[in-house]
Amino acid sequence: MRTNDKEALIGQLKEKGLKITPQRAAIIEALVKNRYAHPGATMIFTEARKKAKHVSLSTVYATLKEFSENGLIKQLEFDRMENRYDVDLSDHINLICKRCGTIIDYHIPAPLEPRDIARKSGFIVTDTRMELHGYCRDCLKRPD
Amino acid sequence: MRTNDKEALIGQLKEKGLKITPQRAAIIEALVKNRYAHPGATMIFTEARKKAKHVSLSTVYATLKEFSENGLIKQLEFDRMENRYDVDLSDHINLICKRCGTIIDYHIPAPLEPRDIARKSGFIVTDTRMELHGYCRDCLKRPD
DNA sequence: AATCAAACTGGAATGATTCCGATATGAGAA
DNA sequence: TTCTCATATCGGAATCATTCCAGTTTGATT
Repeated sequence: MRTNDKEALIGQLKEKGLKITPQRAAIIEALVKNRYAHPGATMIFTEARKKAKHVSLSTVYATLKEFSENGLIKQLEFDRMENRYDVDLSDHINLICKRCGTIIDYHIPAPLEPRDIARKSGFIVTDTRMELHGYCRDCLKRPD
Repeated sequence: MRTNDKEALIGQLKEKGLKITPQRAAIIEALVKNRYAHPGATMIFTEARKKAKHVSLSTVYATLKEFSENGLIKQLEFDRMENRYDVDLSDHINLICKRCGTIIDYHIPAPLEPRDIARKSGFIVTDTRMELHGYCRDCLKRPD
């Protein structure tokens, strides 16, 4: 599966028997519009409010959780930072800048084979989290 | 660098000009002894208490942070779960069981080349986080 | 139009982690 | 050995993203 757009996400909601509400539509728009920013709950909340006045932060959290659990989006979990969300479900690595928090998609030339892992370790992979932390081009340029 | 043992870690403390205290010695012992469990702060706290009676949870947190920042150990960050700590700094993937929380080391046949990434994206890698989430052999066997 | 499971809400609760100000101590210098 | 002081330790309070809760609203099917 590739990057989800608005229609694809709404279609998936229907398939899963989930309701389409104004709040969810606004959250989906915020997710898709800001896909390259890999937005967190706060940003999604702010963006969604612009479209639908009546969205609460509780709903944003509940919805993002629901979407993640149903495989519509991917949750990138962090300890100190806010969690971030990705509508691109294809195999790729996230390059995460330790200075500015930017997340860049890096598509892998040779992905790992879940079959090899299962054969060697008996572990069944359902989810991948590949991150490289460091410094992005812009932060390397900046003096300070 | 490979897996750190007790002496190696104490040596690194000296090199970095950090003090060797009974608390730190106990925390190091707990880290090394339970390396395959990839222990969290609570487990390290409990284990360290057995050796040194006077260790506080605050100190355990401060110490683990200090060690991580100085590259003595690696912090595996999670959102809902306690963070876990790894003394094995070699390139490897962590297989994380969603059911029992077990973390298994899986050494990679063909690691990613930081140079390729720098050339393609201008991003300098300082840290890798490679995780595959799913179900371990034991949990797959269990009925429930 | 009626129905009801699902979704929404604000506020309170959670829980791992960090911060704080005070006290104690390792380790180099005298 | 003793002195000195930057560093480490301590318990308790504060933080903050996220989840929980109990009451209300609403989408979508009949």
